Amino acid sequence: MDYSSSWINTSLNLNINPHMVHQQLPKNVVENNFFSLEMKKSSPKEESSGALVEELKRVSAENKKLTGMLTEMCENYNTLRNNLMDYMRKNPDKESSPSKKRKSDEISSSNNNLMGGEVGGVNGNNSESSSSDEDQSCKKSMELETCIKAKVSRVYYKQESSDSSLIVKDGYQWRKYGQKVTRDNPSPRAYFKCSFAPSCTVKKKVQRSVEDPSVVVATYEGEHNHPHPSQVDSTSSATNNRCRNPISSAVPSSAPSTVTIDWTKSKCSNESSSKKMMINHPKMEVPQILVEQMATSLTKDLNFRAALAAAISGKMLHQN
DNA sequence: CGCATTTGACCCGCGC
DNA sequence: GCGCGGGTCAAATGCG
Repeated sequence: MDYSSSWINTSLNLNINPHMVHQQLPKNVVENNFFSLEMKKSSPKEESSGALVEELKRVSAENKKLTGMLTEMCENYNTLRNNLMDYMRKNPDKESSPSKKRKSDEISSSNNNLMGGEVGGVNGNNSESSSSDEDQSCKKSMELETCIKAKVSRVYYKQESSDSSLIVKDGYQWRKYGQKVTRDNPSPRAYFKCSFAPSCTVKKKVQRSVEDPSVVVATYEGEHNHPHPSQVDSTSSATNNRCRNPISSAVPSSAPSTVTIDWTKSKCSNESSSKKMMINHPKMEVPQILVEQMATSLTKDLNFRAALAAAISGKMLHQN
């Protein structure tokens, strides 16, 4: 996921409480409002079944709306990105000598606005200090770069300690190109490159946490210059993804108010989304017990909750 | 047979 | 200048 794309959350008209089902609840307590669904299912059946179905329909509609908004955000991001590329093409940076491979890589990645710096380093500092004699256009492009650059982010995945693999299924296609044992961590660090698009230079480092071996730390460098594979081929990616639980994520300090929408969250709720599709089916005749199971599955899905909470907080931030 | 992964070698930056 | 350590390359290997 392009983390920066979540900034472009323009107008998410989430109608969290369109019906009168939960009107007794304060309007600002959206999470409680939403999660009261779980409480609902314990109410008398004759009363709650219809409300539950309505509620599920509403939740499904909201989820669809969220999905649409995410897609729109990604499209906006790609449009912005293309604009930036055009701009930078019209104001090309000075060509550097390709004598040293890694240096040229760094420079090109900086120009391409795809790569972040080294882990822990806030890139852009070097360019700022060295760009004092550059012309105005270069400065402008640099500023634009620093505005949208996705730098480095870390995602922590909870993983079975017995699972020794360093494979984190986040929806993207990665090709492993190296593995190293680092000094500060006995567990090996795996290096991955994004293989979905040839031009995508996003890299990922995966290593188990020293403190908690059941936690896998994935460090992403750069920004994908292509849409999420699930948007290109949602059916195949849905079957390919193992469900891992990202327990927290950190975004660069340069983007403190970013709402990180992790695609793994949506991927992990495949099961519940398929159920929602069933509910939305026009010829729906779902047994009561199944409805309740669906409701439970939906509301107990932490990933779904997290994604929804992220969208809501994004909306709130936008309103503020 | 083609593709992905593994793994040892090499490169390069950085600290001393 | 040298050694260390992280990162990358590319041949070998495995797998479907």
